[in-house]
Amino acid sequence: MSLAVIVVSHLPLPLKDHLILPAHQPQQNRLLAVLPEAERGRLFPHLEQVPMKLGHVLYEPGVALQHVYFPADSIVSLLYVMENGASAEIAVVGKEGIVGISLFMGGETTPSRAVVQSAGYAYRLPAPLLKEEFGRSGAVQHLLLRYTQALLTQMAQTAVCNRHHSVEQQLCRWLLLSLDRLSDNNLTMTQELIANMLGVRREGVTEAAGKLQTAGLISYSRGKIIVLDRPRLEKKACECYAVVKTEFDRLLPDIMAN
Amino acid sequence: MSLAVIVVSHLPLPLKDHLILPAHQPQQNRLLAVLPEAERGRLFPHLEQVPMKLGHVLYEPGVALQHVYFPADSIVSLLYVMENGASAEIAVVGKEGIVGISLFMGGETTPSRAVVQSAGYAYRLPAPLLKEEFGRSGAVQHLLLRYTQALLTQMAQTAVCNRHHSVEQQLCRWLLLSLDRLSDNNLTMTQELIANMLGVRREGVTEAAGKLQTAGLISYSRGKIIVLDRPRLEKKACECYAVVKTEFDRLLPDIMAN
DNA sequence: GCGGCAATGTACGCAAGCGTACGGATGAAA
DNA sequence: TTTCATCCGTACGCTTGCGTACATTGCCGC
Repeated sequence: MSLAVIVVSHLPLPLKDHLILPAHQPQQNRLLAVLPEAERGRLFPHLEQVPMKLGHVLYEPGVALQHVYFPADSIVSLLYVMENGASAEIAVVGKEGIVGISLFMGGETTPSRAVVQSAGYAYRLPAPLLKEEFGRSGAVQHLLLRYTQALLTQMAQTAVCNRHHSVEQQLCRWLLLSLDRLSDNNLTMTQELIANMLGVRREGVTEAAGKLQTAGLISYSRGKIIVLDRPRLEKKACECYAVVKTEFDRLLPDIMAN
Repeated sequence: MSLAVIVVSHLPLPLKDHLILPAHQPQQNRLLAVLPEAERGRLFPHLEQVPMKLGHVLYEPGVALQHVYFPADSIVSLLYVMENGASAEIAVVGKEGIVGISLFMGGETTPSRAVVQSAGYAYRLPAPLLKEEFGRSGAVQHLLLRYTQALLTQMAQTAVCNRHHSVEQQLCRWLLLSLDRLSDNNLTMTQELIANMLGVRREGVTEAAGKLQTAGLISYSRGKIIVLDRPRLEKKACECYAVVKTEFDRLLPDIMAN
């Protein structure tokens, strides 16, 4: 049984590091970017920019969230960690989404964990403010519900993929999903971490990634992955990637455009 | 590659069969049962009782729904069918839930299919009426969102289970989930169909079910399964069943009670 | 520039599950 | 009672991925 080694470090983030924050640009998050004027006016003043460090845990199973997070250039994995320590990624959230849907869905918590998979920044909003805005039954509610359905599709497809597809196919899918949520073609991600996300052995990832590298689709070295030939990567991936992508595009056209 | 053999028969249901409908009791569906007076008054007059025959397809991927379904004593599987015909169950809906969440989530359709897994009856409501009621931001919206979160947990756990657990463990989980949605201990379900749901070979189910029967946990013959020792079945199941059950109980205490 | 550690490469036996094939059993229909 | 389709049992070779162990390689800090 492969025991997942996961970096657990809790919020609050150490503000004492004298980090140079980038300009305050909540619109980097696409969900925030498409909000109408009125909603922006109400929410943006309360958004707080926070650094998202690799491995940081945004929330643990069963613990109520104090904030929701809108990733800007970071990526967050929702993953379930089993009793024996093995793990599996349920879904991934980037600049197209929001972390903490259980707040407006009404459950307050989930059985899963949210971990920063790719470092960067996010904007966070105190939970009560989001709930209040959601309660207005306006643009925010409409958008968040559609986003939730898209997320739901991603989870469903993850289940299918886990059942039927090879490690190599899943790796392709995973790379593409991550790529869509970043600005360039470079991922910072060791094979060990990818293995934890996919719920497979590290060696399995090594082998699959080796094949992709030999084929000239990607290049990687010590945690830096560069996608060289995205079209061919898409061909290698199983249908799951396309299904999820198509559904996101359909449900959230304004957000996925660009 | 195992090609799933699925009975495809489209609605509208053949009303010409001179079926003797049971008494009109929408409260059999727990979601309907816990609605406040006002909501009942608005919705119940429009509920239509419909027979749910084994294998009937309530909706196909990408096709907009005309109704939502509230199962009474029937069970519906949400499953994804791959391009090559293989399939995998995403979630299961019984008297605790509703089929057609994409209507109020805003997407209108999903990439999955809804199939009757256990015959019986359901109550259906025209889509516009549900949407209108959801828009009131009252008890119905609150309940449906919490139910959706529970469903989401089920999907997530299905993904985990598909990744990490054996066919035998998954069979136990599946039997228990089905059992919770029925009134007695008898399932009418061939191993072939179970295999399609779990996304495994029929032979795999035969072997796993054989072990369970030898151990005295269940008894089955030609599509009739009787659960003899539920406590031990729960012990054999992976943690996934308990996680989902606990989460449903937490999110929907009134509904899951009893 | 060099030790040390993290990241990656490789190898080997093993178990689970797949694809395939076919035989036996059981219930329903004729 | 016989027929027949459906459902279930079993078997065999094969592939994938797991568990384990250990070797190598490149980066970072000293």
